[in-house]
Amino acid sequence: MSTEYRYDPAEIEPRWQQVWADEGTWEVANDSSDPRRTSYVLEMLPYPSGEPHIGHLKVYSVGDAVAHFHRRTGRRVLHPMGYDAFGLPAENHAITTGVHPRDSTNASIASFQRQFRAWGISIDWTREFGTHEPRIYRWTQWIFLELFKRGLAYQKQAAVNWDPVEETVLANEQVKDGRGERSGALVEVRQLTQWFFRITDYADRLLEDLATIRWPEHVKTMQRNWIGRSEGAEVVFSCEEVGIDYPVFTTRPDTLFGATFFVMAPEHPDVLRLTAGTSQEQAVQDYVNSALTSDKQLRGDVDKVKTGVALGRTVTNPVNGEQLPMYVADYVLMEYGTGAIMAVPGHDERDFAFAQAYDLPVRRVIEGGDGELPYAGDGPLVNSAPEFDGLHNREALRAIVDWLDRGGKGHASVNYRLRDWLISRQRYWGTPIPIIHCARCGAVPVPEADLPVLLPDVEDYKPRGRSPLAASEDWVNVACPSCGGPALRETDTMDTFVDSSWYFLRYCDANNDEAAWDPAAVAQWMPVDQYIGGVEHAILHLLYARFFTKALSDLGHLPPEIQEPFAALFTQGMILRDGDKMSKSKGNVVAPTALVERFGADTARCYILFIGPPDQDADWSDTGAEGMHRFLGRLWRLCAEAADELPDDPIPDLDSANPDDERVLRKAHWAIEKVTKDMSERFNFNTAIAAVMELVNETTTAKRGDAAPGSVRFALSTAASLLSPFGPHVAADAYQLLTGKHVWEQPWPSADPALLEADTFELVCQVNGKVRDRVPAPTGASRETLLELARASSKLRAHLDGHQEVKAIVVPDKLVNIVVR
RNA sequence: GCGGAUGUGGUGAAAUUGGUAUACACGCAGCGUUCAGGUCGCUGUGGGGGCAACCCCGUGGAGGUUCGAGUCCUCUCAUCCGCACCA
Repeated sequence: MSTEYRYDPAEIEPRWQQVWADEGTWEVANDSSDPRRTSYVLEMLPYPSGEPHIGHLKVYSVGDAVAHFHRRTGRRVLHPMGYDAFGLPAENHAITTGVHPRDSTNASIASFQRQFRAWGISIDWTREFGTHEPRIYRWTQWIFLELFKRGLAYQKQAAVNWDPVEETVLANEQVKDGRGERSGALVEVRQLTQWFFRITDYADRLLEDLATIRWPEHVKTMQRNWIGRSEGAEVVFSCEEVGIDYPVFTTRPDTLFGATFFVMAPEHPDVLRLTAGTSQEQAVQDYVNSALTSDKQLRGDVDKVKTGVALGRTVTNPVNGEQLPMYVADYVLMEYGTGAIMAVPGHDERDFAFAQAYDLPVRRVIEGGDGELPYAGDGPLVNSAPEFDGLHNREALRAIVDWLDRGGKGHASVNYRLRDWLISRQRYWGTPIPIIHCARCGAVPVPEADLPVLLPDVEDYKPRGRSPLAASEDWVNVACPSCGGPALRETDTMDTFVDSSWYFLRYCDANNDEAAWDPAAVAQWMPVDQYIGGVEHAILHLLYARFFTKALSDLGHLPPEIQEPFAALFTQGMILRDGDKMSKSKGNVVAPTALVERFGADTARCYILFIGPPDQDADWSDTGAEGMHRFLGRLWRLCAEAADELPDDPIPDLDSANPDDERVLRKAHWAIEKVTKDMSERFNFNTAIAAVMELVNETTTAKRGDAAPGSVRFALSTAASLLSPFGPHVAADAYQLLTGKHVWEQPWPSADPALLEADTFELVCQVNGKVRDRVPAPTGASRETLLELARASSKLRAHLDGHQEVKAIVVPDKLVNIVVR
């Protein structure tokens, strides 16, 4: 092969990037008169820290392939980009270096921008923003105030998770195994007044609407588990000695007659009150103190021996009037249900373990379990009340709840694991909460005209148990907007997940100075047709964004039919190196800049998509990337050569085609069909790229034989066209060389059904399910014909002779299986 | 403990509806091009047996359903990921 055709991505890629920048190819207007269907393709916005890593290259390679495919299949595509620019790493960096977080963040954003352009990602840059820009966080503040006015944002004192390293509170969702998600430090419980969003109001809708969205099942399951809906009953147990009613939540009201004691959480506010002045006071006090100061993770250990202390009081079981002794025990959690439980040791393992440890009675009220207790399964009721004994427990459950309801002793109830979203952060680099605290008027919203509340510049970013903003006295001290009296600004900033809960709405109308968005613009694009990102956001971001969408829709800021932000979700797997996560400490990082420099962006993008199904983790291999580089080089070279050396003849039609033409043309149409299916029905870019490789392999100078120039040019330009969503530069270049046209302006190729169906196929001939021969057979032949063909095979006869034929299975256009004895 | 995912050549993987197991690559081997290396091109490449035609075995393991199972069912092992004293 001539060496004058050298594939040079360093020359090709910048040249096409310039074309796209000059003509604003990927910009899209909010033009509702455009008749084309719209498609909103979005990857999760990056957190700009340092340089983009290989995970970014993967997510944008996937998203860009989808965006390109949607465009070329006739859709008007919104594919924007922005930056989740507030957050702790920039602030921690500021603490050690003194560089303002704004400066380090902007420097990182500039690096991301450069990379995204160098990767050739098809972004509408006119809609770009960072969440740290006042023109954007102004609207984050506006949304906060809208939620505040409707009671969906509120302040309360609560036991919150305090991260002693980050020196800020964290949302429940940011605590994993009792440790701060980011710092890894054991979180402490603190009683603090904090701002919350009332996400629990939306628990049911967040649960129900999962049925309306095309998300991976495991992500839906994770959200369901997180919301943790339990159906049961609330039942009131009364402590007559002190005259206080204690409601408890139970999922098993059918076991009420089996309750033999009653347990409260150490945090329960009444525990100390109930024992004050009694002989148990000291013991209870000691127990509560040790429970509250013990390691949260140790306390949560399922295998931990059950401990507790008697309160010396009793409550009345409302179903039978029995007096149940009260205990305090740390296996009961204040944050779930009412912080108190009825204990049924006969039918609950934990209650059983406690009863064993403290020698409490165990009563069976449900038959089953081979006579062993505890028994958590179903069965008929016993030892309960005459009207319930003998009933199956599932029916008894309903009957008992009805009976409690009629008697005013309880009612059906639903409990959630989900807690309200704590959004206060005692840190600097975030959106200031637009509230002014006035001694006379309370928490007063900053008037809309005064937005944004700008983040003041401070000298010292270090958190000292309060927000760094508190030190900025000129900023903090203001007049109350309501009464004009002296007042103080709220100094906490918002969790950065607030910013990412609405950014996708802003892209629809990114340059609107009058409003966060025009609902008409949002109606045109939302919901996001395809959202793409890491599974690590399965709960946090994806739950919060769903909550925001529903709340904003309820408030009238979104069209009522928009209830979900992301109609379809794709979660991509990680890129590993030698089976390990890439990390600086392991020294196994593959930097996208180095890849692009060495191979070009197309090779890096195509290889990342070729390495395996994109939802799975994949191991990076340098030699694999080299292989992709070879393939792109071969494709480009064949195209350049054909463009120069082969006349631009028309494609031969099937009648005039020689066998080589037919083979090449069929392969091209097969590849069209294969890539189209892989792109539209699933995200199997790896097999799509493999199909393009097969097509190119069939069209090499050595393989194409006597195929006419028209066939070769068609096959090669088709290969370039099919590859363009993955390797847009090399595809654009090769396609232009062959056709003189811009590939992105061409409609996606469609396969000719006549060329997909061959008139002969390879008939698989089996005896007893084992393949013994393959013979050519005419497509559409009758069962009889196929059977005859198979029987005629000499290889088959060797296995048939001397045996008795029992049965023959014929699968038309596929195989024959003869069963012999 | 509960829930979910995965398991196929030396490696990444393919097999879309129960119908040819290993497509496409990487690696390796051989050949050609080249002074050489690299590049590029071609050929071969699951394991075992056989000169060969061919035969046997083979999708983590064990059973089962079926003419036919990587695919369906039962049990089981391993790895990974969620959640977890949630009443």
